[in-house]
Amino acid sequence: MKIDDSKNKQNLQELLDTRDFVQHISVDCVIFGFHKGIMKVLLLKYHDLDLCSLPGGFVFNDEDLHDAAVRVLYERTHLSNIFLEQFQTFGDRNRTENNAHRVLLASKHIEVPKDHWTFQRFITVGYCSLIDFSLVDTFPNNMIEECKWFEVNNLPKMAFDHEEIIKKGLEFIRRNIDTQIVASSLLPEKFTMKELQTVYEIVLDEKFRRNNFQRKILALNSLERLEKLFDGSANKAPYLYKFADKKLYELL
Amino acid sequence: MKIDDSKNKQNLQELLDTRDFVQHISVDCVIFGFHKGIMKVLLLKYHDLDLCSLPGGFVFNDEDLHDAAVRVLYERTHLSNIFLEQFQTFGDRNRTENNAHRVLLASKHIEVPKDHWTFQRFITVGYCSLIDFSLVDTFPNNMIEECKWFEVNNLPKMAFDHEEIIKKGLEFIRRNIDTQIVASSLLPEKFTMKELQTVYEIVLDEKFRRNNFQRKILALNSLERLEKLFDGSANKAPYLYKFADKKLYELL
DNA sequence: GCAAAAGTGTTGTTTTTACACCCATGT
DNA sequence: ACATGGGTGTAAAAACAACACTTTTGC
Repeated sequence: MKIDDSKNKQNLQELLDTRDFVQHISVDCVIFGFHKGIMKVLLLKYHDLDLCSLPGGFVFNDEDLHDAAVRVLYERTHLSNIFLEQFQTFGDRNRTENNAHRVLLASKHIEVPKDHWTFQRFITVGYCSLIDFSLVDTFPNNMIEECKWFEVNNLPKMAFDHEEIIKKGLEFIRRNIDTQIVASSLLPEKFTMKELQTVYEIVLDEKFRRNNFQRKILALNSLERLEKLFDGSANKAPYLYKFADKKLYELL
Repeated sequence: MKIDDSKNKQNLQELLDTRDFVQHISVDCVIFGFHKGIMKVLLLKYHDLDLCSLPGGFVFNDEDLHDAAVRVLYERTHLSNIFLEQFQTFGDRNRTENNAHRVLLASKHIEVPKDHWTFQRFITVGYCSLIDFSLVDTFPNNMIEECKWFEVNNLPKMAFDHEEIIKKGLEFIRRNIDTQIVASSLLPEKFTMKELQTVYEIVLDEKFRRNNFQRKILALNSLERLEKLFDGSANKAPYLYKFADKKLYELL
């Protein structure tokens, strides 16, 4: 989880000259968030180019793969302390055929040899996470791309095989929703049962009954009931909860 | 699933000279089988070296990652038509520190420059499978290594981080036992319920009740009941079954 | 008191588990 | 006939789903 700002390459030209990456390997982060009941995913949109991609990057020679995912996410989005989980590796030989980099560089009139390493074949390792949408509103300014939320059900045109990667990432999140939500930065420290239920409903795209949901969740035995939340509304105040053993999850 | 024998590099020296691999990437196959109620895993034991490794190898530049796993498994073990499933990618920067190749080459007096590509850092993609132990008894002859079954609970000294990879592979198999067994070449075309139960019991290391197991499995609705099996024993003949939609699973 | 939203209880159904019984087969 | 192992049935228990009722809160 170490973030080293000195390694944060903001400048594309500088990045392209860097040779101390593990060749042919990349990482891509699929970050899901919510807004008004809609599930969204964080993408980079290239300026002047009708093409989006996942926030991804390369692995330094002396860096663990997982650390690279954490760093890359930080560099592109300024998100830190995100629980990232590896879900799948994508290695079809043609997966980078729709090469956004080449198009992008041409449009920026940046001269790069045709056999430059960034145009080589890449095998990418997919990481994903769920985060609290509202905590993130400022993204790094960048001459090349902007970072924005897009609806999962209405994706823009994607570079490479990134649409497939998002699909697989969503499937992974749905399969692992219990662990994922506990370990994610999705909910505040203290939250109500209704908030938790809403998250489940949006992620799984499925409605639950209030009381049965509560029973099921409490049966997992990972929630601790706290004080009531008085928000001034004219109704019974709901209890607040927190994840009892969140520390355990965060270790992995 | 295409096996190209012309690419089958038997000779280590020849292999080392080959440069048309994707650099820094490898695949490793964790193949599980059974014998007398014990779960085993297929390993390569280097001659004259007290060190084992998973059957693994590299990816050709023009080859899909998954195809590489299939090919590599064939080259090292002569197993074909194996249902391989990707489960995890291992990329810690120190994972190849216990470098068997270097030790091996030195012991064989093969001269290789210290900065040879095989000594570089590798990120490996793990694939695993369950197979019918008894179908495999002849493995390729090789001057460098031999292919043998080892008990999962009593592993020999392993090269690199291969012990960790086996552990994660076993966890994956246990989580995905239903799909895995249906798609694997573990059982013959036709099998009895008891045979299937034995497989589950060994993989999950857990006993089940005969009748309840049958109910649970039949509820999955993926078995087709066939004729009875008369094996000459003095008891009621059990039905044979086959996987009804095995074709579907084999597609993925 | 009333509406709104949360907590809790209750009942019926489905699924899981444990036990029992019956059936087919070769000797 | 009988021992052996397989198929099937059933009752108890647990888990789940649907519905109803009660409680708390601010106006």
